[in-house]
Amino acid sequence: MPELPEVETVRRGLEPSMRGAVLNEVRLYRPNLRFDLPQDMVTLLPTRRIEALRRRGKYILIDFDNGWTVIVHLGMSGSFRVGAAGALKADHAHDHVQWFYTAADGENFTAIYNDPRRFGFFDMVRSDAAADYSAFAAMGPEPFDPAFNGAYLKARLAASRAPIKQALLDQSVVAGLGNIYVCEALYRAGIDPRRKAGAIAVARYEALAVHAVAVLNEALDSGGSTLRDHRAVDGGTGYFQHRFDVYDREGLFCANPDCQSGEKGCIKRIVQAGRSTFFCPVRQT
DNA sequence: ATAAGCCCCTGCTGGC
DNA sequence: TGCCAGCAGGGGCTTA
Repeated sequence: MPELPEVETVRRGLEPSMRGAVLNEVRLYRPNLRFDLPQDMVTLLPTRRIEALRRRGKYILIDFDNGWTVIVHLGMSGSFRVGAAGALKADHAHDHVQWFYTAADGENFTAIYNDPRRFGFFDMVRSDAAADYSAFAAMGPEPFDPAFNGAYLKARLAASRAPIKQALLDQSVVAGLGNIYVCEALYRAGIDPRRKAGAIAVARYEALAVHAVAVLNEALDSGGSTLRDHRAVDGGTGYFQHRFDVYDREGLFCANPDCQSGEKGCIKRIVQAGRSTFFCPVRQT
């Protein structure tokens, strides 16, 4: 599923019951997802208190009071369900990991991780070494960080001959963007996704940074985008998929006033680096 | 160093 | 109706 808005929606869903909670039990229903599940979750986490839930890029970090941090990546199809410990059961297909915990107010909860494609994973690191975790060591700035701006993008991509679409999917350039929001941000900024990253002017990068932040914020306000698998922890869907300008809209008309006539819609689908790109060749140059 | 291709896995959709 | 190719919010690994 999950790009920054979807991952942050999940993090925000977990936080109210988990923050300050004491973990009672961890159950693993299979040995591995994309990678082996850390068996240490079963032995090292029960009786420990959850101090914080953080997000970095598309990763969720859960900090425990004994100096361990659980790192979760949702892959393409990962989701959590949270509910009362007595009522919510791990009985769906693809329920792989279950936590039982007592919230700060004394109520007993369970959280179940479900992932049909099993591209997600769990890992455990010492909290004080989390920044050195392989996925984070070279990760680019968060989009909401002031360090993410046009000057940064221009400098970071000055030597890149890759198309801007592909460059923005690189998590070492900027954290948290994925296929949907890159397409949407490039549309809003009016930049052709095929354009070489190193040849784009700083002013256009300024616009791109502003529009990327805006589209992410709007998606966040909508609970993310649900195409198939993305769910909030209460099972609710996101709504931003109804507000896509170009993503998954091949053959339709974009909002550009100059694009409202003709036999066929202006929005094209092409493949870049094996992934679909949706864009309007009229609006995006 | 950078970039492209392949792969992991299940489920759904569209075309025949 | 049924079958199957193609495609899906990601990213790590290998190869050029």
